[in-house]
Amino acid sequence: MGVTVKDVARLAGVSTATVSRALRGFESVDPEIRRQVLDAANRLNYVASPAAAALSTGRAGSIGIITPYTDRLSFQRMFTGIERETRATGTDALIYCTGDPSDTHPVPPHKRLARRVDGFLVLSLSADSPDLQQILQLGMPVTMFGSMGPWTSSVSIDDRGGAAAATEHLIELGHRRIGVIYGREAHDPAVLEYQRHLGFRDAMARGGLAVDDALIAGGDFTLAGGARAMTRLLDGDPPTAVFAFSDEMAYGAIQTMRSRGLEPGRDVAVIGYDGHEISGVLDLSTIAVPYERIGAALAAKLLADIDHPGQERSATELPVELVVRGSTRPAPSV
Amino acid sequence: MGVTVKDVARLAGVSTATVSRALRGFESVDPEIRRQVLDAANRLNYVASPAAAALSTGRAGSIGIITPYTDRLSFQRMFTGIERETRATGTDALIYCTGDPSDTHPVPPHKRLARRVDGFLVLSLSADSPDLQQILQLGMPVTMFGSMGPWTSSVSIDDRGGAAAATEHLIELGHRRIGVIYGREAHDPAVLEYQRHLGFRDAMARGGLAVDDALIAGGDFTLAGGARAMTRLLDGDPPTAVFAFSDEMAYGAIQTMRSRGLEPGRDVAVIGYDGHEISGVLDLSTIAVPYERIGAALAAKLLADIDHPGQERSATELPVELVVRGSTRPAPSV
DNA sequence: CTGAAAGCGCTAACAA
DNA sequence: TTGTTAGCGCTTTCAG
Repeated sequence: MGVTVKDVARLAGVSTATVSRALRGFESVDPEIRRQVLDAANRLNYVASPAAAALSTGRAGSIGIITPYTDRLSFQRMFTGIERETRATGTDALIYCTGDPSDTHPVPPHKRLARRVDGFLVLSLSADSPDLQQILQLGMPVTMFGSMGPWTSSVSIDDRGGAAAATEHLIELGHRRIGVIYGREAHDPAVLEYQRHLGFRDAMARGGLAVDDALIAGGDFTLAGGARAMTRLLDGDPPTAVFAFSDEMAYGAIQTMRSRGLEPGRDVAVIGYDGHEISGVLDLSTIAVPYERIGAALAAKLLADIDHPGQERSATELPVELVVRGSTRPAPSV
Repeated sequence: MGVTVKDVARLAGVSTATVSRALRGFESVDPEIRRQVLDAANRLNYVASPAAAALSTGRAGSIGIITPYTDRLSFQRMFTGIERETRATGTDALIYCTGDPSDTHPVPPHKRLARRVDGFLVLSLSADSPDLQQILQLGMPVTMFGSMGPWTSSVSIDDRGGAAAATEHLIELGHRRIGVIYGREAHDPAVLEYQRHLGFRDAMARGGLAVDDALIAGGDFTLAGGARAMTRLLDGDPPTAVFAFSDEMAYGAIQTMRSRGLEPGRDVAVIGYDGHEISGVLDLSTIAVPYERIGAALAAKLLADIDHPGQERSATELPVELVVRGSTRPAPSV
């Protein structure tokens, strides 16, 4: 079931080795012969078996993406960037979602992907995650987003600076009681989220403001979680401004506000983080993160590392940008 | 570079054939021997090479997803459902985006994926697409979303009914001048979009209303496109209600309205189609489509077709549901 | 129930 | 420049 090199070789009247060489564009093939081979391959509609090629060369021709979630807008945007790069090189991308640990078949990524890919893209995984450790031990090229360290190449953003910029923006507007909706507890300094906490504290300290733990709530990086967190904040002694560590959590916060007749910017200022397109519709201020570019940079770097092993590790930092919209307006003069 | 069956066989003191059988859970293996093999495999941290297995069995252990876009929320939600199914069976999913034809390497999907996957999931591809034809000719299992026909198994929704329900809802609210924001021109009856047009016309006819072509604008299924379409509608003799064929286009429409000081529901009624979570935040009425379930059903069906070839083709239809929110309120009594 | 041996389809040395 | 010949690591008859 399938036409093989042999068939092409026979039709073209050459050996299988020549077919292989011609089809992969080796210089050392007589142009006339190459034409014949290409012709025969086309006529037979031949496509080389990737499995056989992989077995023979030891290269899988694909990369693995390890991510804790596939249903966030930031992942979607990064994937779009990744896909753009991989398609151009004919590489394919296998997505491995580490998701909730309550999985049906919790086969760890390094087991499932080890021999199936030539390298890994690791997105937003905590540096002390056992999965990560296992992957690093594989000794394959790895490029990471959202975690730094000398072990691997990485692409990152100035997350601490971005969080500080968001916070400073609120402070400059006159806010003193500033709430925070974070994602998950992050005790690992290598995780972006941790950097956001630091950036927030940086700015608060610079503004001479105390951080009130009662104004800090977790939103699990989801819309629903953001809504719950905002409920908690409003049920207490509410802040006049809220900084959500992701746009999606900010959407949830806005939903909660609206359900109580409160208007973002008028009653409570809200700023998000991510800069998704939809935030413009909600008139949400945010820190714009170039996820598509991040994805493309990650993929490009990994593919280069795969093609040129023993390369220097490199770290790229992409800029973020404060986008001011209607959801952050001056605090009502008390 | 890598431990192989041979290593395991040696350590366990059996043949490679037995290792293979034991590891794949064949009944015909002595329990004691199986234990030894598993033990040896674990100790060596053995993972079978998928390439070798694929070459040997002729099965790739993966499926291909053909989709014209990866950056729509509906795709993201379907993928989440697909991933859930494939992960449970250890299958992996290769995404092939047919994207814009202006691609760098427009290697057609059937060439790129043919021998790499055991079957295809085809999402929202027009039935007369040449890509589709080629894929069908491969003779592999295919399951489609958004297109019907006796050729393949499919999962679909009552799209005509859903569009009619949305339109009827607007009519019942008293609207007479109803605008439409569609995605792309769809001349193929097998495409969902076409069904939405039909559903819209069904309802208009039942309501005794004429369809005004000046009130129909294309929005390319994107937020920005929706915004442009709404601009066009408002610049003419504006409708009192707008039915956008996707939530994302509705978001764009809302953005245009807000930028002109118009409020959805108060000034112009707006209804979308998809039922994404964020629509709740925007208080957007919509037709809820169970994309996660669709994705899971698609994958489950394809995997079953792969495991049991010569199966009957089947067609599943999942329900959609009208969700009424603040963006659709009675028309201002004229 | 287990082992020996023959491939699966391709690529890579090595000769010619 | 091209052909011959071994494998790559696994599965799978076919004997035993």
